[in-house]
Amino acid sequence: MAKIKDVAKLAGVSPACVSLALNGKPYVSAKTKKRIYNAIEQLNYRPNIIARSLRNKKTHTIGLVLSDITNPFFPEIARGVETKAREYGFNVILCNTDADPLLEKNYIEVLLAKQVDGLILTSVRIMDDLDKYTKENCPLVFINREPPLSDFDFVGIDNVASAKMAVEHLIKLGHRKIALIRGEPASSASFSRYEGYRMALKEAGIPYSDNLVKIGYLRYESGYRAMESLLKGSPIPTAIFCANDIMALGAIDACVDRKVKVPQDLAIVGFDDIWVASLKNVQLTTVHQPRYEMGAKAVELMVERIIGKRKKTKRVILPTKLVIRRTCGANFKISRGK
Amino acid sequence: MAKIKDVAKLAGVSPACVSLALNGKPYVSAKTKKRIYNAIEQLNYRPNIIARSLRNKKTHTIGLVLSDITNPFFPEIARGVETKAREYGFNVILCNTDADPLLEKNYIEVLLAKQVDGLILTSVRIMDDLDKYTKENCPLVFINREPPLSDFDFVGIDNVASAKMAVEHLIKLGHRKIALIRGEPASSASFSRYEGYRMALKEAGIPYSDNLVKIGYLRYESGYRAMESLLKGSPIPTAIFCANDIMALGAIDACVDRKVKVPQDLAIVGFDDIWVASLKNVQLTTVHQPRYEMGAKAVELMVERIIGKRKKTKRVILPTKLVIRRTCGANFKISRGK
DNA sequence: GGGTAATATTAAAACGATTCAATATTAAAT
DNA sequence: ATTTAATATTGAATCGTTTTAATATTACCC
Repeated sequence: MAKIKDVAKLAGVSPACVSLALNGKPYVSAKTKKRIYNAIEQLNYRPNIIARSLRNKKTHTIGLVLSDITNPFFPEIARGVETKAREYGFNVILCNTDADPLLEKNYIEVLLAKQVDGLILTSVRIMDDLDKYTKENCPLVFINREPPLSDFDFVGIDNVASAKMAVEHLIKLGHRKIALIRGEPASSASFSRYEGYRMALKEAGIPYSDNLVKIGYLRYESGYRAMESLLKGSPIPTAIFCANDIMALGAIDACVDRKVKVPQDLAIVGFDDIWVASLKNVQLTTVHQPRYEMGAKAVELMVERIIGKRKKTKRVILPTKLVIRRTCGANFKISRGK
Repeated sequence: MAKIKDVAKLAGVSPACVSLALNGKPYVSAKTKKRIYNAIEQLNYRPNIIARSLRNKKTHTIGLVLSDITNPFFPEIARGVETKAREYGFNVILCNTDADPLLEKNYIEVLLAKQVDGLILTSVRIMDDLDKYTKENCPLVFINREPPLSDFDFVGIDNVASAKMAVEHLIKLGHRKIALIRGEPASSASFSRYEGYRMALKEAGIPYSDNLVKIGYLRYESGYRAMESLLKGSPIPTAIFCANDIMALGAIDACVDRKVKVPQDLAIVGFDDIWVASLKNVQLTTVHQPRYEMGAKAVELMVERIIGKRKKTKRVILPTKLVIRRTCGANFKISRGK
């Protein structure tokens, strides 16, 4: 592979001059430029960005840490990150952690060693030990799950209000036995949605019951099993709020298998609004979460830090909205129980 | 940030010695090692991988180029790539191209400039101009779409046979008016599936009709529109083979909107077996394609090249299988037409 | 204890760019 | 034509590692 020295030799100038030309610095005469570009063309020269990065202490690369890209929650975030990153001239290293805190930590270390210019962590698990990254000169931005320290930038939604809105919708439809299939307590987002659920019940004067709350792992199987368990338990709910769409889909399938009709026998609300939710045969009512924008915004926060435009930490809360579909349509009437 | 020189100074040895210790080279005494590790600990030293890469001419980074990670076809491939890459100690740079050949080319150039050790291209569009990458010392591996030159490694499936299998299934069920919603002609995979379709018809003595073939762009909307058009056309098919699941889902939704019952009025077969296909309310019959394995295998081919274990190009064809579900169940009887 | 062999350590040269200060060239002004 | 100013060009240092060849130290043997 040709290097800058070869180009310089062929063009009859110094490597320094080639570098200046290449980087659009002033004071390179037009004719020299032409000779240089010719040489570059001839030699098929391509600057070695690793060398440039070493010298400039900038890699124009960022890391994106998420638990699993095959989880439909993440691709849109990744897309938002990647697209916005490209706009700013960054590449994105994708890291799947399976929500394993150890892997998360390993990846962060590797990425820092690779001198990434910034790091975006979505739904990250690590809770302690993050303070040491405060002093790195590599900005971290958290998406979705709140960072343990307030020293980090954050992009997310108002989980409490969003969950409350979903449950209030069910209440407005007349439901009083409303179950919750929630995410793990360790997750701040999951906990907030739980709070929203309780708050909505409380304000409506509906007593809270632990029997109506199941914990899942935000996966299809979790939703399916939680639903089975709810259908076997007592009281049997007339409506269910699921902490994400995937679990809601699992819950729906459990209903199908047990001949429980949705929404006639059971109303279901999900969370996320993944694309599947809008299929005609699914029509899941759910809370829309602007995932693409979350990814894009995270990059913007990160870039503000990288170029040193902002010192103070920033928390961005993006709006959500309830998307009402068949699984708990507005004209639903409670058909059983009381 | 501490560098190797600082560690060396603190440990009272030379940087060279620290490097040797760090890389597990022989001839570093136990006590020196201990001093070095202590120093590393104290200074919170983390080797600068950019510097290392420059020196070693190895970045342990690979590029993954795909059209759009939000297209459900890709996340599993990406997952396979990322997981296998991690096993081999590589990181993955994710690049979305929106199937734009210009963007593809740009990304490839950037990745090469970033000195990636290998490049995985899925469903890539560029057809010419690729020969110049033959002489790069960066191996390219193609997934899904056949590379224009046979000089590149390739992982894929037998699209002709797989499509044929799908259509034969429909024929076995008694269908004779079988439509095809295919992908763009430019794509080798799409063309092969088209060939498989024709081949199955021919062998069954069913005449081919252009009226029953629609071209789509592998997206939901394409499937929806193609279905609308088929339902308005003549003859009206009793079965449809879609070149991918997403379009099949679009087709199904078009049917729902027009009160066409699937599978009673119309049988549908998709291609890919994305997870949605197995939802109880979808139950799409489809050709399963081992996407995770495709990604993983691509990394293996790439690594064989990187370590110079193999010089000859290799083409890996992974097995597919027909997954029979509701949208054209085995006990379906043709209920109309002839 | 002297010589050899094995084991440890290090200085210095890469790797391929960028940048700063110094120098060379051209243009403008008198 | 000379001086000054503006514009072009370059040598050398630097970024933080690794590696090679040279050197230093220790261990071993008779």
